[in-house]
Amino acid sequence: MPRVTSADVARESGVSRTTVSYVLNAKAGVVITEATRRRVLEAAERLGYTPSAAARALRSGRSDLVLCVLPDWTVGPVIDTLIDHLTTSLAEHGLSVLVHSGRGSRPLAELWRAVTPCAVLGLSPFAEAEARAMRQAGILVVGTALDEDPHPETFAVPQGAIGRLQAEFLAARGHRVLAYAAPGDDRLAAFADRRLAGVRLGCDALGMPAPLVEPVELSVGSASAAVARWRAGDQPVTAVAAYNDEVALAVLAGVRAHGLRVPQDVAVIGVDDIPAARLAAPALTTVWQAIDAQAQYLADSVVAALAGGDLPVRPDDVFHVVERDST
Amino acid sequence: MPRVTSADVARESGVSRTTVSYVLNAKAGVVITEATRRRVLEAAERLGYTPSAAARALRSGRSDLVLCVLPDWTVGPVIDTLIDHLTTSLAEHGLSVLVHSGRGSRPLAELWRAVTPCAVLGLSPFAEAEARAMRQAGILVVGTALDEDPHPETFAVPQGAIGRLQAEFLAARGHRVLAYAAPGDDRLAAFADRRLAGVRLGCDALGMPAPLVEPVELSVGSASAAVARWRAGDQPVTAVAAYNDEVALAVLAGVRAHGLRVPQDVAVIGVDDIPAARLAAPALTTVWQAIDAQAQYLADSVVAALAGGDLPVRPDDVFHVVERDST
DNA sequence: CTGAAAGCGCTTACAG
DNA sequence: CTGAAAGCGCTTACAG
Repeated sequence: MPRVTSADVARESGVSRTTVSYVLNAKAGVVITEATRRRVLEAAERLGYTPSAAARALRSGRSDLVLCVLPDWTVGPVIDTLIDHLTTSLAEHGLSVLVHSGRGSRPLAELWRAVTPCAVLGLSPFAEAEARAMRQAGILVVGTALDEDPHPETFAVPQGAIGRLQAEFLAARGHRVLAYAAPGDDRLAAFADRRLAGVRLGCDALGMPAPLVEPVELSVGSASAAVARWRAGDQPVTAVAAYNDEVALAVLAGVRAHGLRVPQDVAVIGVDDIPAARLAAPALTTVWQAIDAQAQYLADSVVAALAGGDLPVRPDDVFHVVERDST
Repeated sequence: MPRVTSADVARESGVSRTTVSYVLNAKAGVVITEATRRRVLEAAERLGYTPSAAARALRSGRSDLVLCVLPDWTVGPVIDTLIDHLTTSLAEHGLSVLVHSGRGSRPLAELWRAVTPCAVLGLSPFAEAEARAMRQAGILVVGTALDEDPHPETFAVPQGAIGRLQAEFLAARGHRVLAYAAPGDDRLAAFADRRLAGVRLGCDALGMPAPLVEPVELSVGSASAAVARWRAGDQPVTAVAAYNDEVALAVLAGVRAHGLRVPQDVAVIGVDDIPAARLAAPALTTVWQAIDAQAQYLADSVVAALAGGDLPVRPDDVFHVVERDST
């Protein structure tokens, strides 16, 4: 079954390929007789014509692919959901999302040079040189900043705000001595550090001592050791802000291992609201993110930047504490 | 910064584009002077030449993209890991994995017609007509069968074997009355039904009554209701095989809500070994899958089929019970 | 309003 | 061993 080309559509509808292209791309400024238009559209439909992305990309030097580069650690359900939303939103604009998890594969430059996407979204920050090279090649680069960023072409999730929200919530429950459970995986440091900075800021603003930080692996042993250190001083920690829900689940297990009660002895709050959070014993209090709003904003930003239009308004109020039994 | 083309490399190294192509693609049967070869390679390196995927695809009618179509439900960490491995393995063969989550976006045909991938991997089954159309267009279609399948171009994860393993493991612990906790989400039915069939088969082979099946949503309420029904009869259920770890976590919460003890009153086994499994109270026994071996097999299959070579040997022993405290 | 022609960058018969 | 030329399917000045 050879491919159906615009030449086939032209022949079928008795016009030139030029006209086919004009009709199918709804080319602005060109007036086409309604009868011709319809004939072309019908022929295309009948033949099942789909323009070749390769030819289009070759011609324009740009494809309608949006390359979404994932960080090299496992991303988890929040990012999965984000990408789902993104795919749907961008599909409405004829853009296809190509997700690439970088893990140990070819250098990024090879990928974007080969694929010539119209835009590249980084879900973890790009090296400055890399970003520059892509911009020079005419690719829209949307990096992810970890916090507010002046650069408009940046998708910023204010990680600091998450930590601050955790600290404020715990303080409002009467806690004065907080701990921060950092992830054991160093690759998460960039995110974890920002969230921690938010917790610190919150404590500071409320006149509380700085949080005691311990890395917590996703194992009972690691969490238990961290809990021991938190409880050792003469000002024992009474509440833990965890990097995310999985770390929080580990802390819960660590607290349990010491025979302490949650939330009476130690309160715990996570981030993400994964399904396991509400099923934990006790059910985990956590920070929920409005992923759909963030995905929509990101999609709108890409479309706007590509079209040279106005950037959308950044959504606020995207975080929200879901209070359950661990606080 | 205009794109570096093979013409630039040809000029730089003082040969024709033909020669550049021969050298860079290590074209078999063509003998090139070592000196020429080196000159071309160095020029390409110096100029930072990357062949245009678009031009190549247009020329050959096929790109080096492997389209991986995800099902329309959130995939979870196991599939994430699978794709990670797959991306890495296929990158070694110059293939880039493009992941597409279908959710509500454009029809699949539009995507593969536009992108002209060399292969399409379906992580949930394709409609037969869709698969046929892709094959006719010369695309390698690797569907996912839910169980053993005679068709060689199929990635079969024997879901039934998972269920059977769960049943056998519980029986070996002395349980005679089993329940199956099915997922609440209907979109998972295709998988869940196969796993359930495996549990049934296991029970049957061991002379045990058929498992009592209840759907369990990821909420304490839903799980609690299921547990109530399981414990109601005069032959109360003493062990639950869950569709996956999240469902198992819900069952744990449901059992807890009834004041019953795990594993003394009710034992629970999941599937996947997500991080939350080992952090649960009690730590969850689960079926672990050798994702890396399966990914490698899938990657090898694709490469072999593309090259027309021999298909690799299907790995066995890819499942494995991780025993913890819930059984 | 519509068509003939060029050219995007590549590979590959086909000649030397 | 190497080069000139064609053609993949598209879009877009440029002519009518």
